[in-house]
Amino acid sequence: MKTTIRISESEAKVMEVLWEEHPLAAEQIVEKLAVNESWAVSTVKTLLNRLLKKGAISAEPDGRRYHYRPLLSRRAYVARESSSLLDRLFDGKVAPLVSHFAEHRKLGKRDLAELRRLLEEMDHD
Amino acid sequence: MKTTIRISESEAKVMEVLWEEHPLAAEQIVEKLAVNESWAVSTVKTLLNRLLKKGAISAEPDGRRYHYRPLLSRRAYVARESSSLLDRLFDGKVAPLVSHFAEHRKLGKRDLAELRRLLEEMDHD
DNA sequence: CAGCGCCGATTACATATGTAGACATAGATT
DNA sequence: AATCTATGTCTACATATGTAATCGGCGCTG
Repeated sequence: MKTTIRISESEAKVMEVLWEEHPLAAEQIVEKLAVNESWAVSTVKTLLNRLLKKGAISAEPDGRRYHYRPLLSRRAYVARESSSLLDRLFDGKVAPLVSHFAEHRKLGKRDLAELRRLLEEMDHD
Repeated sequence: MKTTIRISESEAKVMEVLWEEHPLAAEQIVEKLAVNESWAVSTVKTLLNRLLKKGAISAEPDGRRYHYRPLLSRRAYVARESSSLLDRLFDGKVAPLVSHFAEHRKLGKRDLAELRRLLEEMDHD
């Protein structure tokens, strides 16, 4: 069945740090997170433990501390989240989603160019 | 400031029903939801009350019951959720998101055609 | 009029989440 | 060795969420 690991928003922020670089000791993680969040050290520790319990990361002992590294890949996570959104809000269809962005937060020229390139690329099938 | 109403997953399912048709009495909502969920009547009532408290829907009395209708539009909700995902996972850029779906074979011929149409349409600026 | 049933309102309760302090213990310091 | 200190562990606690039972009152029914 679906052992879909559930990552909360705060936990995801910790994951982002680990995805960017790993392995990392708790201290490094706290430091990196400090740039955006104002979390107490213990808060980060708690999140790390919860992620451990969920099997989203691993911790290898290194003396008195641990080296954490992601077990759940960003790719997998992004895929899950994206598909979920697509299914829940756009009936699983990509075009409506893009259309939506087109109407709202205007697609930039860069986006348009990139999309064209993507489409062309895909023509080679 | 941002009084960003937070809608939980279960609550969102109730909202979907109301977005599809409204106003509706609790009974109708329960019935419609029954197609997909196996929720007790009281569960739906609870969700309705929470949505009310959050200001996501309104309830107008009609005799002994209420007629519920959405206050938060689907458009707004979808916009919020989509932007959130885009920002959190794709650095706010649409192309990478589409690219992602492309890689995961989420793009059907229909999507491709539709995307082409969209791009062309946008060329007229 | 006494009861029954239909509704919304109230209460319940486990788990999840955000956030963090207190505690214990192995090294470092004097 | 007695402390100080850094680190992980345990405990805490409010709010959110999933899910639902129960209570209380109004109108129907016999």
